[in-house]
Amino acid sequence: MVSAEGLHTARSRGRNTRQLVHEVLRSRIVGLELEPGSAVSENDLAAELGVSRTPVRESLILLADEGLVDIYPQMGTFVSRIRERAVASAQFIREALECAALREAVGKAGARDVAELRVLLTAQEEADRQSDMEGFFQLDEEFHARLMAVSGHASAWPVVSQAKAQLDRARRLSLPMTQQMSLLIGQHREVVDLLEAGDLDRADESLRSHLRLVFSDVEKIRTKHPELFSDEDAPLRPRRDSARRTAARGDR
Amino acid sequence: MVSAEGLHTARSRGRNTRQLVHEVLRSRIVGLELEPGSAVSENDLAAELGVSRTPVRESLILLADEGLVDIYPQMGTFVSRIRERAVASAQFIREALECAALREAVGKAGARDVAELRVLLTAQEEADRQSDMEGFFQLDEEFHARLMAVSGHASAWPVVSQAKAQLDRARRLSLPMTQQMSLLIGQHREVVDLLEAGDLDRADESLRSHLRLVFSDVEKIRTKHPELFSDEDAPLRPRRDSARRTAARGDR
DNA sequence: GCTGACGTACTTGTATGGTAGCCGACCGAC
DNA sequence: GTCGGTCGGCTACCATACAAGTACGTCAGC
Repeated sequence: MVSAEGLHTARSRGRNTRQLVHEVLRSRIVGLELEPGSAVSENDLAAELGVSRTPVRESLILLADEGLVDIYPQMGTFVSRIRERAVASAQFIREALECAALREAVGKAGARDVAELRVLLTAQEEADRQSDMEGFFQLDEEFHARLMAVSGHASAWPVVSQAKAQLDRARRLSLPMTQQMSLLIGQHREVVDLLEAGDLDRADESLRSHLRLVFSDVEKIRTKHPELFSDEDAPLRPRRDSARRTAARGDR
Repeated sequence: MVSAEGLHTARSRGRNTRQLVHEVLRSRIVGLELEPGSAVSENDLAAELGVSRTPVRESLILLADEGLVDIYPQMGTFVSRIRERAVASAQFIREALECAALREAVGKAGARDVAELRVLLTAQEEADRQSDMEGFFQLDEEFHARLMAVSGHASAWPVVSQAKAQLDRARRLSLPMTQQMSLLIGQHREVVDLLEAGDLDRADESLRSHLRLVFSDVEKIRTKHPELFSDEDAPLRPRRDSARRTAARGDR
């Protein structure tokens, strides 16, 4: 969590306000701190973060491009609900790119690459032991990114990362079943083992089923949290929350 | 080509100024009307298009996210030069996604799908006969998009399209060898034939080699137009064109 | 001729003002 | 009670003003 005053103090080297705001908002949305369907007003955010509307607005435009918010002109901007279509699309993109990269990585991977991946695995096990979900999420992200880097296609990772964002919001709800973590780590280890062994087809199949497991979790979540999902492709009338001002606002 | 006054007159239904400007600029960049390396000033564009800096600026931010322009704070914004790394990455993404989609399309494709694809093929042949390069480019885009749609992953097309933009700028220079067009169309036809026949592996291989041919063209172009390329990953000091005000300098 | 300081004209970044348009509550007519 | 018009308040959109910073031409000093 980033406080308002912390925006410009920590790690702002070379990054302008727009990029900082973008990172903060993206983190809040993917971390479900901002729930799907909730309104994100330019004015409110600007006031909260202590900046003007301009960088906030520009950040929201980028987030809209990523499909994380929906902008309705003259109505408002809302954190996008999770859409069946978008999740399926994200899964397809992720699977295609990560598996294609893995197939190229087999044979290219050196001892150093494998060693670095194994370091991440032990770190994940440590996070599991401590039930550190947030840490595991970060290590999971790093593992998959590193895996792609081995193939030499690190620059394609942002595309995967963007697709993954759609999936991660739902995963964030599914992982509390902590037993899952060790299962996922085991699958990670299997992929690394097969990569090291040079078994192309089985490595591919292993990673694919790993990713599909994650995908199937999302579907389970839908029945438990239907309010976070949207059936429509273009959800109209996001319903403005008219009771907001009377209840929440105490200042001014 | 879109004139300044035409911005808001034609087909502006439901699209705001930012989106219109974005489309215009993207078209100009991919169409090489704006050459790689050339400066795109927010002020100049705003004046030319008859709008304020705000929508222009927001468009440029989106284009920077797509990798089509590089923004150097307090220095200027420049149409990005074609980068080896970016082209390779784009090729990888395109190949992985289109081939994965095709593999899923085999078996799903109905007679109607095949028929629609064949309509596009005949249209491409007509464009070839008339040496209508611009028309062929558009039909090529539509063909590949339709091909992905058959698999049910039409919503993943924008990702491919974005990657393709990096390749298309170079292709635009390579295609003048008109003989290539009929070759490409032949490869398109082969893909459709194999898709209809349900031959998964050969269809995949056919599409892959088609995409690789396009990719190899880009490399040839590099030797002919080195000024459009950049060796660096992060090209510093794009050199402001100080003679801009006096006159257009004579080209080589 | 060469070097280095300096001013000017440009750039993008940020802040703020004004506008059109939509929603939802309110209120009168029936 | 139900329907329809109206009006206030909110929204994102666009325009504009100001600030911070860079590049380059100029020119003094050597």
